[in-house]
Amino acid sequence: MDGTGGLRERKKLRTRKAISEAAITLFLERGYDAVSVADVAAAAEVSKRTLFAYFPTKDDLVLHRIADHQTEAARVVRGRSAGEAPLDALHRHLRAGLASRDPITGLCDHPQVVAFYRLTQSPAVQSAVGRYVSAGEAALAAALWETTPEPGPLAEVTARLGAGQILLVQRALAQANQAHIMGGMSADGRAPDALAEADHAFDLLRDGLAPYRG
Amino acid sequence: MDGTGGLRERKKLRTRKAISEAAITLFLERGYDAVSVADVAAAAEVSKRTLFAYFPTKDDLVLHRIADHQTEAARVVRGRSAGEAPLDALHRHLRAGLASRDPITGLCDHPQVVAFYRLTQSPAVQSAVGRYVSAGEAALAAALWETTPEPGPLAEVTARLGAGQILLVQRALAQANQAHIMGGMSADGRAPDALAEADHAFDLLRDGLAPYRG
DNA sequence: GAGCATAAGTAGACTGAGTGCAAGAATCAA
DNA sequence: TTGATTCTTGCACTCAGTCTACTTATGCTC
Repeated sequence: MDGTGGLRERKKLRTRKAISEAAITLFLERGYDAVSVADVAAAAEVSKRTLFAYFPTKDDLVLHRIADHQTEAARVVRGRSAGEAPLDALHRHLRAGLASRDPITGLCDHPQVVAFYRLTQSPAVQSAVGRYVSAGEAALAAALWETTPEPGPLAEVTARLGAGQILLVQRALAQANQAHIMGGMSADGRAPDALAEADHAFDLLRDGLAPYRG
Repeated sequence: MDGTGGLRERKKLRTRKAISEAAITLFLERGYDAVSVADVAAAAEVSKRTLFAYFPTKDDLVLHRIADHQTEAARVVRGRSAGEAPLDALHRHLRAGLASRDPITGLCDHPQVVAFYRLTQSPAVQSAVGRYVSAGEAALAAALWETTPEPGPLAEVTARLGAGQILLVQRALAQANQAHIMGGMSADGRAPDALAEADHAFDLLRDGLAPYRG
């Protein structure tokens, strides 16, 4: 059974998809703040109450689309080839994402993706990103923790700090790319700088904030 | 004139203080979520509309109390003695804060402060912290930018990444201290670990994430 | 100190997110 | 078919935050 089980399951899937698509369509059309959840519910032909049974908050109507990426870094660390350092695996993964213009890297200029970038700039959505971030941090911290060679008393702190720093860097790089793309630059035009910044950022993670070290 | 100008000014100050104190009192008494802004307004003997003229959101009733710390890191960097590296100045400042049990470090066990720590754990407040954080990041990034010796094309990215990492670390350390204090540990009991973790964290900032570097 | 511009405060209705409840409709297992 | 379970709905409710129009207090000027 791959989940294509009963009719009930299929209906739920369909309802969820209908709500999600109605939401994105309306948000892209009119802007996040100009659309109420009642509008979304109406467009999806569902009651407001049902909408909230599928998505806990209005923000989630947008954010569930990138929810998969929450644990991506943790998966990369766990799935790295033997002998590869966590930072190298993440660096390689990011370079691959940039090369393939993965939307999550901020380096994708497909109109629909750019419109979605614009959506996520809304303050209301941004503040909800925090929740997703901290869940992702915990996951990556756990993955890093497993890799620790010598579990001294500071290993746990190291894992949590490292996870935070790594995800912070990834977010900052993506943010910068998004800003340039939204400013009208093409992905190909932005790519060289994006790559240079990514490499530089991982140098900083590996070797520390040399410029401020004195 | 140091601001003690007209009657109007003084009244505004008094009103602001009355609202703030009513809010904190009620929040500590019953918990953030169990108190409505209408309750706060009533306790401060002010209309709800007036309350929102002084504090833009409910979160701000809590967060304005730590708003001064927003630009603290930037000030430390700018005010450091000549020849001192930014990271060293921040490290020294943090150690001083820990030694003096500055509440912002999370290493303060005065009952009122602990109660305030507990307040800020509320998800609603936490998500609002994000706004404060990004303002602080921008300020620190600007301060770091000024110190950059050689302004290459990557200097700006470096400043923003560095600012993010530094503040992330400070938040994470404070969070850990708060958690232990709220768990019943005394500040003195926690202090040695807090100091060790702070030193370790700055080592990571200076020299990179050695354990994950391979 | 009278008069007027301006700023502060108020009441109350309104929008929009999110919840609680109780009843109705569909699905599933037997 | 029946009965239990689960999904959905409508409606009323709370609470944050805004809008409007009105009243009151302050400060400035003559």
